[in-house]
Amino acid sequence: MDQHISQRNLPLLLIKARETIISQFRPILKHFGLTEQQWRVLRVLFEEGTAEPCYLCECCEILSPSMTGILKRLGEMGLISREPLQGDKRRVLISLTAKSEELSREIIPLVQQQYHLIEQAWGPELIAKIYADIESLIELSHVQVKPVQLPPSRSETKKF
Amino acid sequence: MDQHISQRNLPLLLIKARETIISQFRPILKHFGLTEQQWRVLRVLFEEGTAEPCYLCECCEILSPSMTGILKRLGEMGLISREPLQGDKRRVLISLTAKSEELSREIIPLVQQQYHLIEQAWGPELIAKIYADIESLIELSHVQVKPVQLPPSRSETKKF
DNA sequence: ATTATATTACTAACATGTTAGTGAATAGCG
DNA sequence: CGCTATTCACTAACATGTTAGTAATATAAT
Repeated sequence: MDQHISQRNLPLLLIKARETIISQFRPILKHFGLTEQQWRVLRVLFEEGTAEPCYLCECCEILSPSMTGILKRLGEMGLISREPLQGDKRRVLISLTAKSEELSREIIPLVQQQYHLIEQAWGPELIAKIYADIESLIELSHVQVKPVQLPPSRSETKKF
Repeated sequence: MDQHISQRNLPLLLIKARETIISQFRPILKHFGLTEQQWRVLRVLFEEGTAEPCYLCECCEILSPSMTGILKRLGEMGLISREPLQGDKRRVLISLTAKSEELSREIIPLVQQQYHLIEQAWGPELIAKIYADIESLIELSHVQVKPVQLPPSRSETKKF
């Protein structure tokens, strides 16, 4: 069942781990007609009250061009509102609407319950360990890693 | 720097962890003009020699419709070849070409070296722990989790 | 004040993710 | 043998990821 490939492939392993977890929550989001990314944005807005797009990008690990489309769609769904920020005409403030605030209040407890059900089934220890490890890893990412020496590119090689 | 949002968001945390790791390898793949997903496929083919699309999907955690496009592009780049499987006219066998086999032999050692550099910078212990924990998690995914009880959908509600 | 630089949200172009559904082929069963 | 359910690769439609680049504005340094 589990294809025991590639000696070491941490990024792939992390994708699989994520899929394992997120698949437990997908039915909830689907029930409310939201994508994962849309819910990530709404959740941050619910907690922060208001936020600028670039802040949402950092929090949600979504790149700016993707965020543009996500906010556009959320706007069309009536789930966010935007107001220009006085003092800096480049920037915008995003906030929830009454509709999406109510929606969030409905979804959040369901998500929390699903977390409990996961811990009931798989035990809270492993989940806690993974939390701790991953957070340590993300901390460490501030420490520079030396990049491997790359060979000359083929096009350059051809010149000689 | 690290926006301390959302009490618990394991899927998001796993995305960030993955981004932390993969960003160390992106320069290598970019150097050779490959995307992450293309390289995942090539790597499995290098190790297995030959594989069917559905097997590649499982190994690489890529859905079938995405795989269709990835294989199409890899084919156009001259990096894979396909031959029909006798005995079952639905299925196809994918394999590397001479070009992509040479390419893989060039990339693999660079990836290994980059892993060593990561462990030099961040210490091998945390990486090892994450490996072990994530693998345990993926094992556990065979254990069913009770899905949370969802409320009746709004459209149904409106009928009454 | 003026220039150079940086930042913000955005567009464009392409690759991939996601869900639903299709047609061809096969396997399982009566 | 014939019927049914399943499997496989694929298409379609839309959302998001990814990289490069843009226009407008703001900031810093001259």
